[in-house]
This record gives sequence, C-alpha cells and structure tokens, in this order.
Amino acid sequence: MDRFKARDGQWPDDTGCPVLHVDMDAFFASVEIRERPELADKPVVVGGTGGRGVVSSANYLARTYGVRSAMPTAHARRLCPHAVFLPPTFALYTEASAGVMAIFREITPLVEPLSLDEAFLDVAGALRRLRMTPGEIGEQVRVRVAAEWGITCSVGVSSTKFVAKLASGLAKPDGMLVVPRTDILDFLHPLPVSALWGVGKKTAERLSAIGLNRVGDVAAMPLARLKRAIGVAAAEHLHTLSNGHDNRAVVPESVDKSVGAEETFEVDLTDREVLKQELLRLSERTAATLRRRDLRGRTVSIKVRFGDFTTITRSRTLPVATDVTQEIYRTACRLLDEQTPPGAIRLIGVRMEQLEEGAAGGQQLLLDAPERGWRDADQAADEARAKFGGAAIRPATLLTQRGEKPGPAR
DNA sequence: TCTGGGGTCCTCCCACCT
DNA sequence: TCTGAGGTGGGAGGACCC
Repeated sequence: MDRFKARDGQWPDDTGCPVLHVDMDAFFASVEIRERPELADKPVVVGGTGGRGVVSSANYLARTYGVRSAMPTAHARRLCPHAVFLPPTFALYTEASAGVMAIFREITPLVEPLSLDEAFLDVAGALRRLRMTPGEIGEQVRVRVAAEWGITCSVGVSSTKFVAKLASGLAKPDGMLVVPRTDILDFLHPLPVSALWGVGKKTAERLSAIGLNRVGDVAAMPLARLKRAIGVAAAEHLHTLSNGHDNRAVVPESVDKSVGAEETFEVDLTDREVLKQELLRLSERTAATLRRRDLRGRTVSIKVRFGDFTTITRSRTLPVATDVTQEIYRTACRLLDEQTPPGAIRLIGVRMEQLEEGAAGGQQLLLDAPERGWRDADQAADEARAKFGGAAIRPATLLTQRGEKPGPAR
C-alpha cells in the first residue's frame, strides 16, 4: 500500500482520477478536542454514557487501547478506564460538517455527502479552472479543513467512487492515497473480501465457505457460481467492484426514502401505557422531521426489540400520506396493540416510509379534513419550539411522569 | 463484550389481479 | 368453472453502512 501514499508533496500519477473521497478522522472526538484543547493528549471516547450506550467515535490514542466505534461503552471503560468519556454534541458536529462541506463546494459543485463526516467530490470540471491536479486539490482540501476547522481528514483519489473510498480509509489518519487508474487491480486484489462495499460479517463467512478470502478471489470466480453462493444481486455487485468497475457518478442530491426515530431504554419495559408514551415522543420527533423537510409518509412502521434482542417490525400503509403527529401516533399504537406479542421490550422505534413531497399536494386537504386541526396544532407547536426551544411545547401526557419512568439509554 | 441510532437495499412470502 | 403463470404491491426480516 505504501507506494500509493502521498509523501513530501509526491504521489503516484493522478491523471484520469477525478474522484476524491474525503473522510474526517475520528470526527466526533476530534471536534470535542478542538472545543477543549486540554483533552488533546488524552484518550477521548464519544458515545452513549448510559448503561446500554455504545461508542460513536474514539480518538487514535483511545484506539491504541483497543477501543473501537460500535463497541459497548462499558467494554470501552474496561479497556481504557482513564479515557475521557463524553456524550455526543450533535449541534457542534453539524456545524463543523456544514463548514467542511462548504469548503468542498467552493472547489466543485459535484459534492455528494455520505454522512456528517465524509463526502465524494468529482473534480473533473475543476481541474482546468483551478489549474491543479486531483492530488493537488486533495492536499488543498486537507490543508484548508485543518486550518479553518481545526480537525484533520484523509483523502482517497482515484477514477471510481469505490476505490477512492477504500483509499481514504487506508490513508488514515491524516493522509492521502492516490490509486492510478492503471493500478486499480493491483490495489484491490490483495485486500480482504470485507473491503468490498456490502460485505459484512455474514457475507464474508459465506464467501470464505467457498474459499474466497481476498478481493482477487472474488474477481476470479465465475459469476454463475458466485450467484449460486450469495444470490444474484449481491454477486453481480461484488463481481463488478472486485474487477475494478464502478461507473456510479458523484450525485449531489439524494432523495430521502424514510424518516424515523428510535430509543433503547435503560431497563426493559413491559407496561404498554409507558410504551405508548414513548411512541408519542417518537411519533412527535418523526413528524417534526417530516415537516421540517417538507415531506409526508404513507407507511407507518414500528420496530420492537425484545430483551433477548429479537427484533420485529410491523407496518401499516395509510390511504393518504401524512406528517401529522397524532395520525402517526395512533397508527403506531394500533400496531403495538394488535400485532406485537407481549414481552419485555428494550427498544422501540417509529419510522415513516413511502415518502412524498409535502404541502404541494392540494387534494390532501379534502381527503384528510379531520386532520386539519391536528396539523394546525403541529404547525403552531413547531413555531413555538423554533422560537423558544425544544422543550417549549410538549403533549400533556409527556409532562406528567418525566423523571419517574426509565429514560433512554444515553 | 453484549450489542445505539439513523438510514438503505435486498430477499422472501403472501395476497390480489389478470 | 377451475387452475396455473406472471406481475405487482405490501409486509417482514436481515444485512449492511456510518
């Protein structure tokens, strides 16, 4: 891998490599350290600090003790008891994310964010305007992000999204990797199959069972045999990637497919009335997100995870799409009452699917006239919260027992 | 070790229609 | 009239990603 690394202002041939993948290093932890420089030489772990929390982000010092993201926080505490454990501060991360994305958009309009902390950039059109090569642009991005936002990032440069993304991962922390288009197969084939997008634990096991452990093994396997082993869609996808093909463009806009909210409780709950209060809280959050994004959803889905971690989902499709809290809540309650077996519940969630654009649908007013009162109430509540803060307005049922009931595992 | 929260995508099954 | 094939949409579950 070393030969692809940028070092002392030198890197391999980046001709025909217009795709950059930029990934912030230990993003949440880095932002927290920037806010509190006294933490710079300490192991820092950001995540849920309750009994059932997991690690969202750990700085590289914490990682030397074996702390990893998605690990239960309790496990991280045992591995590194002297680390500083912090709950996430999403407002800070959102602000930093918007700032670095703005830097990207000054370079090219073709920016495709994947999450708060990473994005693809297509710089093909910017090369001439900026009189720079892709590698030079990558270095400039790294310098500007560090100077303007006080955090480091890593950059992968190649001719396809998949290879650029792999490259940024291997460049970490605080580095850049350039994979020339002529060297893509040399780069890909020695990597483990888990490097392929879409291969997690289960698929890796299935591939290993038929003797495929490296990306090169998958590339060499006849497609028909691969299809029999892992299914048609997955086989075609992995075969394409492993042979270095990936013609997906960098797409700046993406359409939301679902919106939801879920919560894990500190202790498992059995009381259906308490669970319904949680459903109301989650319905409110989900509906507020829909209204903020000017969306409505047709399918209401609840997710229930029991104490033994078995998880079920139940859903119901409404005749007309909605963004009204009460309508979502009532449907969620019916799904809980009528389709959820009894048992101790550790997590409950509400999600809206089959989304469509919001207010424009004029016929909506005729079809759901009884909901208009609720929608007006929702809008008034949204306005009050925007003015006076999130706690300004809350359904009366959520006011009564706050503090008595087991809260979420944060 | 004991498993968050926000998502997307795929597969399978079933009901319904033609 | 009965039956089967094929398409479609809803619902459920699982795998995966960050």
